[in-house]
Amino acid sequence: MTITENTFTGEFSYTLDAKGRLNIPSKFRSALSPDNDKSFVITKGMDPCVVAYPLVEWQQRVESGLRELSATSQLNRLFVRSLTRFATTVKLDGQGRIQITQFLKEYASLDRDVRIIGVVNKIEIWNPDDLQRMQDLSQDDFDDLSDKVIL
Amino acid sequence: MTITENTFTGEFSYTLDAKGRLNIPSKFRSALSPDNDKSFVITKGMDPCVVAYPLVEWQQRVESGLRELSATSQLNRLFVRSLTRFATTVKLDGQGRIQITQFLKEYASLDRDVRIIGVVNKIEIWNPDDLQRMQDLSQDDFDDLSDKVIL
DNA sequence: TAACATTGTGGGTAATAGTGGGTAATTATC
DNA sequence: GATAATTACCCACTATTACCCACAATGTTA
Repeated sequence: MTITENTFTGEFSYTLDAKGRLNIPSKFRSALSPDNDKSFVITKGMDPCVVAYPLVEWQQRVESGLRELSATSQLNRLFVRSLTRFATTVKLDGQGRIQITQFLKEYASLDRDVRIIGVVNKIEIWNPDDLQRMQDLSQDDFDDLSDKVIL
Repeated sequence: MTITENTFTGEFSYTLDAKGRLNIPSKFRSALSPDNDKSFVITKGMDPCVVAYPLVEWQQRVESGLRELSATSQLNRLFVRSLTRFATTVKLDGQGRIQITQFLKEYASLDRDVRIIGVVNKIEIWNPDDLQRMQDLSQDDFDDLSDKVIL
């Protein structure tokens, strides 16, 4: 058990097997607090990757907000639909793996080799090539954001 | 078994058979809390789709809301009538399927192949082509709603 | 260093899910 | 009240999934 629960850091290489199963790094599994019932909600990320939220994180930050939106507004309906359509609750199997849905595999062009990275409160699952391409954030942008975030 | 009851997410492809029966995804069935007596209320959606509410969700949130609306204005009465006229309580059969009424099939132009999506507290049943045709949110609208809802 | 535990990966098998169809029961129609 | 149409219930088949066991590689402990 780690001190900081539901906080994920680090980058790991794993393989998506023939049955569509993906191992979650042991470090992430032990960081997942028990109230999550060993479950994540996986969905499409803003970037071309799969994002996995601890179940409770999703419920508290996303789902509860969506519940309050009135369905009489078409804009709201589109918004809710766009978030929930691609979200699936998945539970770790006995070996600590989750099942990636066909749609998300295609969306993030996940093949056999995948890169899993911890992004504080959530996990991202990438095709290694796409991740590489994405990492070329300019130094200026980086400095700019660093100023805002870190003291 | 998930710990989140009466919450539906994800998108699934199913077929409406010759008898008008439609399978409800196993994930949705197990998310349906027992007090619903394996029943949904299906009715016309605001969009060109069929909407299915868990029975108690319909009774507690929709029906009671409509009751308050119905008396005030003619517009409200029309609105209430349009929702309730076509509302039918349907119960899952032994294989977990529901029966779609002729009217709703025509309203949502449901043929053989249908797309079922979970929209938090209810389920939508779409003709795949219509669902595809639904326009996406603009990035601005999306960001706007994200700020309001999430966190 | 030997014994043991953990982790990532693969595969077999039993259970479940999705689909289709037959037949009895119910409802509607004349 | 008899017949036709519809619905509900049951059984069956196939593909997928969930669950279990296995094993090599690495890390840990005595």
